[in-house]
Amino acid sequence: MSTALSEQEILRRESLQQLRELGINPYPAEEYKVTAFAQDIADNFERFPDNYKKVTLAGRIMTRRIMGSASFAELQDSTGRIQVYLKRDDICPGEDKTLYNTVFKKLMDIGDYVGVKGFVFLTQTGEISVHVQELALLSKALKPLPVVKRDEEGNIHDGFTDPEMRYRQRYVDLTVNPEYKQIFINRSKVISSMRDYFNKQGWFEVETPILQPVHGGAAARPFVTHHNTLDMPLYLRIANELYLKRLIVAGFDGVYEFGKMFRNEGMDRTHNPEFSAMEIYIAYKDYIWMMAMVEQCLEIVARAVHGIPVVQVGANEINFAGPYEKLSMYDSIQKYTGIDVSAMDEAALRLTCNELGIEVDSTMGKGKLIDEIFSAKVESNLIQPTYITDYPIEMTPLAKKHRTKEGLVERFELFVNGKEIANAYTELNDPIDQRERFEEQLILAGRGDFEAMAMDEDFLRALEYGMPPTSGLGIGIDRLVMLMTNQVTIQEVLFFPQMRPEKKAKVATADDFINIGVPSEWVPVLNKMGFNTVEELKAANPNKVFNDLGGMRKKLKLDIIMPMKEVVMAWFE
RNA sequence: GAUUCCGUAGCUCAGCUGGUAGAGCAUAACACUUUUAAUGUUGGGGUCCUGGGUUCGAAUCCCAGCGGGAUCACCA
Repeated sequence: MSTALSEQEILRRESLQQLRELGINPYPAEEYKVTAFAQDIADNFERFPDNYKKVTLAGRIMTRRIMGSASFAELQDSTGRIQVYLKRDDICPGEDKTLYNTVFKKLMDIGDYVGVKGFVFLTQTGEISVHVQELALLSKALKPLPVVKRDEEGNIHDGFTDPEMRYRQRYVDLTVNPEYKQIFINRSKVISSMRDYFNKQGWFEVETPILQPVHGGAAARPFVTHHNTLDMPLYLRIANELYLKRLIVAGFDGVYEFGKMFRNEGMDRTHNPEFSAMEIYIAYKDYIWMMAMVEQCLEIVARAVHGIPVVQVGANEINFAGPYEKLSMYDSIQKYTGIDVSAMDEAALRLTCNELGIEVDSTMGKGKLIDEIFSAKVESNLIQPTYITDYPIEMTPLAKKHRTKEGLVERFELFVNGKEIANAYTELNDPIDQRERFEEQLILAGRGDFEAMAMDEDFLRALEYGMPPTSGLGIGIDRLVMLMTNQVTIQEVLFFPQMRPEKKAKVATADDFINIGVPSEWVPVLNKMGFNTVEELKAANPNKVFNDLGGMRKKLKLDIIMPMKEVVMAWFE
């Protein structure tokens, strides 16, 4: 990609200069008092035309159709697009037609922010439009926007679709593809409806550390950083579970946190290195109570986004109204493979995995092996919301042992559309049991499982002071939003998904070239020749550069003085 | 990390078995007072991702790298 300015960018900078010469500030400071919005006019003008006899709108020019002394343009504001009609003699009532002929027709471009005052009317073809009486430039755009065209059937032509460009330049994406804004509006509704629901129950929103000395609460590889003053490593949290439980110890009955978690693992269409989770802990409850709470909560969320609890996700219609199907982990494996793994030891599980064609390695313990079978054979079948309950103790070091079933813990995960979206326990509050579980994790870590949990002495100390019986829940917000907005990639529900850094070509400023003696009018020519830095220029053959300068001068028909050969040679000293 | 596809104008994309780089939109000029993917005429605009190789000759074939997509693995 060329680093020098494109022809269109140069033209827009020239327009900027001409605007200033005409006494028009392309970036005015004053407030612009907007009184109307595109969507509102579209919805209400025909019923209440009298309300729109004097309107002020602001937004970007998205298309222009100029026909001599009259023009149509489309103005896009935060709510949508509306056509505006400009007539030369209306916006320029006097002799001076500069505002229309020069400013609007020549110096304004697609992408510029403008303000218009006028009245709403219906054109001969029946389109609601604003007849402009006053036009103001609010902000000049120096880069041309991609022009996405939509025809009468709503077909998109010349779409701005390259995912890389859309994610890297989300500001362009949402400008020219405003329909994607709805995903983020719905994301906000998911979060705000959950928060409202929790607050109404009297639960307390809290914030806990993101920089943690011990990364606990989940099985994942962390990002490590370093604190200079304390001269110690710190980890970006992979979970906030252990801190929220400390707050239950502290005496809060219900605490919840929406926040970013960070996991130093793979990136794909369902994983971003930082992702949002909601965790909530309620004292004196158990995981059975939590299932009912989740059903209520998710129905509220689905209704907040869609008005009904039924959500179309791909080919499936998913109903978030409870109660949801409940299936124990072992029963679910039995149901979808016909194999009863409940009594198997590690060796038998390993054999079963081999028979099912599931790859395993020596670091995997019993819990992990069962999880492998579940992931491979069960998960994708769970389309309607389904609770999988009662996990083997080995894979869940923070959950309480099952009240009746030996070797299991009180845990459920909620699966929807074949994906896990929530995880909940009756929390382990027996400090001695908790210490033993951490010790088992250390053994797994010793076997090479770098996702095994670390010992957290302070958390154990808190439990030793006493934590009431508690149930806790975590929900992956990004995945929930994907479900609620029918998106298959996490990137579509994140404004700024993680990307590899863009390779920036170094470009020297014009001053750098002028400092070594290049006349300013020749700097763009050097850039055009591919010399973006002084170093690049100095590495070239001086004689060839001198000759090429002459060639470029001729080719570009430049009316500038050719520098003397000695001057050019001096650049290279 | 593996496999695979892709990278050409500001944007969307053509470009055959290797032979001087194309279209639409955008942009510039002119015309046009109700258009709407406005229209008509005439222009300008390119490091064909980067670096090597093969060849008389590479956007095209080969190798390597960079970036992206998809699938898989790890994971939420």
